[in-house]
Amino acid sequence: MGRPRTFDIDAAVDRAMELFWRQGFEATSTEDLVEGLGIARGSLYKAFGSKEQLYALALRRYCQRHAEGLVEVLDRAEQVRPAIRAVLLELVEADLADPERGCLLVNAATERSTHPDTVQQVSRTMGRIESALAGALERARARGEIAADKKPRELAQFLTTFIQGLRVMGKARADREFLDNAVEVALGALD
Amino acid sequence: MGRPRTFDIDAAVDRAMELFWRQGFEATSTEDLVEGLGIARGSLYKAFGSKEQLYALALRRYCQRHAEGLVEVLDRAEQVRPAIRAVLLELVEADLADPERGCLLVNAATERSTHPDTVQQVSRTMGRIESALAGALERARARGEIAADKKPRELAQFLTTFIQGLRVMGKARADREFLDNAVEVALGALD
DNA sequence: CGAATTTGGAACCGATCAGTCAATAACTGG
DNA sequence: CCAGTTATTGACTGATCGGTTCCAAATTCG
Repeated sequence: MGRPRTFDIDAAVDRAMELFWRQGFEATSTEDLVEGLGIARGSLYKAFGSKEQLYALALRRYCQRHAEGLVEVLDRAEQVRPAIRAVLLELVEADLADPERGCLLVNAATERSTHPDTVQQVSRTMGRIESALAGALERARARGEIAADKKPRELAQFLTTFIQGLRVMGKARADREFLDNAVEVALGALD
Repeated sequence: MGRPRTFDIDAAVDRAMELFWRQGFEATSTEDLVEGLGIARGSLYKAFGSKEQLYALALRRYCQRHAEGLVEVLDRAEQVRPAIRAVLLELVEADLADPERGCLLVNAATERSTHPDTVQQVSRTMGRIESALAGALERARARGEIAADKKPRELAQFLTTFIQGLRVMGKARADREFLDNAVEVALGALD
């Protein structure tokens, strides 16, 4: 009962994600959100409660989408090493194509390191990335794709860390050669 | 001639650096600066012009201090590999001791990726870090400390990237074990 | 001395901030 | 058709934003 919602709430969260991603939390005003989401100020607050809560929704969506994406790619791959290389090079491409945007997860970790909710969401997602990589590397080791004396979990922790570094260097406008070189050396650590 | 300045301008920049470091540019208000620097609003604007300009000064100081520090440590070291390990583990300690602060360079890169001046400063500093590492690794190779077929510049680009990742994971509240593992795997990439 | 210059402090500026609210519109069940 | 419920809208709020201006006091140099 009651008047039905006239805008797509999922699409609105997606647009909010895009805005926060590109501009950060502080630099995105509620006016930006009103304009970007295409809904009135009052509706925004009725639907999402506050800027903080909308940010939390947008961040959660980003984390789910990207962690899921990684798991999928790694699970689908018949060979793990090339799959990981492909993932890293894809990140390089994303950074080169749109260096201002970077990674919302990294942006959240740095801009909002004093906000427990954001930190927890970021931390949990890093854990998921680590697990996805560790799982894939475990399978790779079982199949002899990487050396038996390597510890998948440690390699995964290294890769998780390296990935965040890639995103930062992308924002610092490192060029393709720099990023590609870094990726190749990093992959060498798996041997 | 005229009344001499009664506050230490270098100390003021240091305090501004600390504030921007901990809170970021947007989240640090001019009121925070007035209070933190211990000088009046008018004096602040007379001495520094604007919040942006003060931020630029603070960032430049951070970059000089830390890039210099790295060059010094690497130059002083008789063995390069242990020196690099020491540098990385020191960063881990810093992250664990004060995870909210992180690295001003990383914070600047992510928060202010749309501001050309900041991006340029960050980019230049990344270049200095890369050069310092590449120089040290070149010497290490000449002395047989690392394999002759390794390319110092590529290793340096990898390490520069990895370092930024470490700082992000520190902000994401990764624990000592995680960070130490990542460092050890990264060092393995030098072999 | 007198001109020059910087100080702290407070008053003040227009702009923008995040968030609220009352009136209105659109829908459902009776 | 009507009562009840919910969504939409845009004007509105008080607070805060970065920055300016004015002042009397303090200090230096010529």
